[in-house]
Amino acid sequence: MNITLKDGTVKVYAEAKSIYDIALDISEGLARMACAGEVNGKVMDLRTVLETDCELNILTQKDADGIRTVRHTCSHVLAEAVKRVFPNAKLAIGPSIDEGFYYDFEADSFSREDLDQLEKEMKKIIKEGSRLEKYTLPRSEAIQFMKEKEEPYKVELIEDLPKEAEISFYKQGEGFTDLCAGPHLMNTKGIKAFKLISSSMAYWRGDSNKAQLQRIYGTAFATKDELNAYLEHLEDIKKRDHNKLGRDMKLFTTVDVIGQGLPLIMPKGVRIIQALQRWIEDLEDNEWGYIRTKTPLMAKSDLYKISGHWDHYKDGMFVLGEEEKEKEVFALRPMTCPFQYYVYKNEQHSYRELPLRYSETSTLFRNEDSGEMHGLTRVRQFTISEGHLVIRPDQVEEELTKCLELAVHCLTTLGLQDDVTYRLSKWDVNNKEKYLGDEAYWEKTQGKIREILVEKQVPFTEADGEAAFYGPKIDIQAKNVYGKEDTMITIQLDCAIAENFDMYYIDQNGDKIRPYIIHRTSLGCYERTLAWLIEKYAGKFPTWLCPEQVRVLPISDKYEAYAMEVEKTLKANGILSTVDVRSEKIGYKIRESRLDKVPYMLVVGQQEETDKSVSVRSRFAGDEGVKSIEEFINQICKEIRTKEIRKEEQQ
RNA sequence: GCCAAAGUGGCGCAGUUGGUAGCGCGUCGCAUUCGUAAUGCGUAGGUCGAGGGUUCGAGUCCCUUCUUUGGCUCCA
Repeated sequence: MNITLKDGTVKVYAEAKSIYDIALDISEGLARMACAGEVNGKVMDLRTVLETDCELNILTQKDADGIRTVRHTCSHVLAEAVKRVFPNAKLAIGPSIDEGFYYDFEADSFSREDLDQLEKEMKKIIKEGSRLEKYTLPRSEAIQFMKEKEEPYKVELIEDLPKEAEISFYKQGEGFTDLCAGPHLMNTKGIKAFKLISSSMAYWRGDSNKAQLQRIYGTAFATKDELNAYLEHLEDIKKRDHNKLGRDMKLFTTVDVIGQGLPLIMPKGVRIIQALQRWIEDLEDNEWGYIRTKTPLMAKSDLYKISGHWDHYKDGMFVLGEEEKEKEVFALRPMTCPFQYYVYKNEQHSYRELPLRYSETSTLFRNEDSGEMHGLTRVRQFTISEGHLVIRPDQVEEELTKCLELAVHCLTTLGLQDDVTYRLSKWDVNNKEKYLGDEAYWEKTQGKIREILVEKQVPFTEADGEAAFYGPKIDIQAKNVYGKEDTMITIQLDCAIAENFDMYYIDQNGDKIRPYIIHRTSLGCYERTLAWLIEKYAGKFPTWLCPEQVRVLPISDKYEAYAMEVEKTLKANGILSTVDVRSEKIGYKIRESRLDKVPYMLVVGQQEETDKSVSVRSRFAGDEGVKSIEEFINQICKEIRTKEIRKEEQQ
């Protein structure tokens, strides 16, 4: 057998030599780092690719697909350890994931002590150096095998595989065999550095009606150094976590008796949201042709019955009163659509008036399940830059494009443009009853959105079952520091609700025509955006967003009067400023200002008072030298006006 | 909603087998009047998330509940 490696080396093996030995031979030169083979771009088990003559690229643990293989094998080692320590545990599934792996078991919940014990057992298994060997069984024998082993979840998995399939297994030493498609390492010794991270509950097959399993998360790396670096990284990102940092910086807080998902935005947080809101409202109204509405925060249930929310979304609404008891039942609004529709319906509209772009800084209420709330990113009351565009069918493309452009403009201004991904969120053809409208409607609207994304050359993914119940969406997704993804901005195309409200305009011929509606936001909801900004900038916001833009620091009490004078001038120019009048040393005041992440410190003493100047120290450049008050004000006002994002000083 | 873990002065933590709460930073006061990341000394501040129970006695044990965290499931 001839194996050609990517570097051109040809290895010739006698037929008698086992696949396992060939693999070991090849990988020996790579310090036992080999974990999988890549043939024609396809990642395969080394043992599979070695069965024929081929040109082979050996993947090592330094390769993304290579380390995935290590993690996958590590999940099998975990499963073996669990079976050794807790023989009654039943195996479910154990794949590799982005930064590690998990394995689900039917078992009692695992404590940290259990995980530590399992880690020890895993180390033993790795040290034993079990070979992983692959073999296949016909379907019926595979089922029989797992029945004998009393692994009901495995039986179910096999039963769901195609009838004609050969079922592959990996045997790991003498004690453990698992249903698996691979690929895997040749030997457990290939695992050099791993760690069990946490455990939690997970539903079998992700279905909350099915059995509750215990999931163990872990990770593995090529070297101990890489693993330690990753674990340190996990500690580091906690420092950016908006839920921690935002509270520490007194941007928001929560109070037990007020309730879950109802954060209190503190004065400093309000300054940031206020800056965002003023910017967005002016931007939309003055530059993008929006008109502003202000509509009620609640309505009678009748409204939501027309919109379809009562049928499709009632569990998510805060309903005031019981239908059986009261004459009128109200509900807090979970969205603004129907309210703005009635603004439109207040008068008859000509085709010449469209598009009409309504926008509202809109507070919404959604009764999220108790386990869903998180910091500022998933709350029960939030405020969104929400808008609805009433447009003619021939305006769909242009207006959708503009909505997308506005969103990109907002993201770019905030410096978040490279931190988002775009998604075309479609309906789920297998769950049609969850949606309004028929297949033709969905195909048409989804197609229009796809065209625009392609036209604008925006890289995007498509996702089934992520649409709103009334129409498909462009969702602009962002990830938090832990990698969890949420929607930041959404642009939705709809005419299903418009139908329900009998929206129309009058065309050239005097006919009533159904308009399209675009539901959209320009920068999403303020709470969530604040959360992303906190994490993006680790609390060091661009100056225009800072709740405290300048802190004046007198060297001693003697210069307090001059410091107050400087502050007064700054405030007169609309700059958010304070004076630190405490009888502390200048070094101490500077340290505190830095910890509070104030962008500009103005140190004033004898010299500055004499020539009406300030000594500028910034977060961005350290000592910026002595400047006249006027010069500094010009500089910072320009920075605020242009919403400049200055590069932070390296520390 | 589900499975777990956690909750002690503003923040970070300690609190041994149940015996009546400590420490550091911060706050406040006094002294210091200082030139670019921490001046010194002193003071106050907690019914240990809430409610109930066991006990002579509960921060410690039990039950209920609220909130927070990590996941799962949801997410217009």
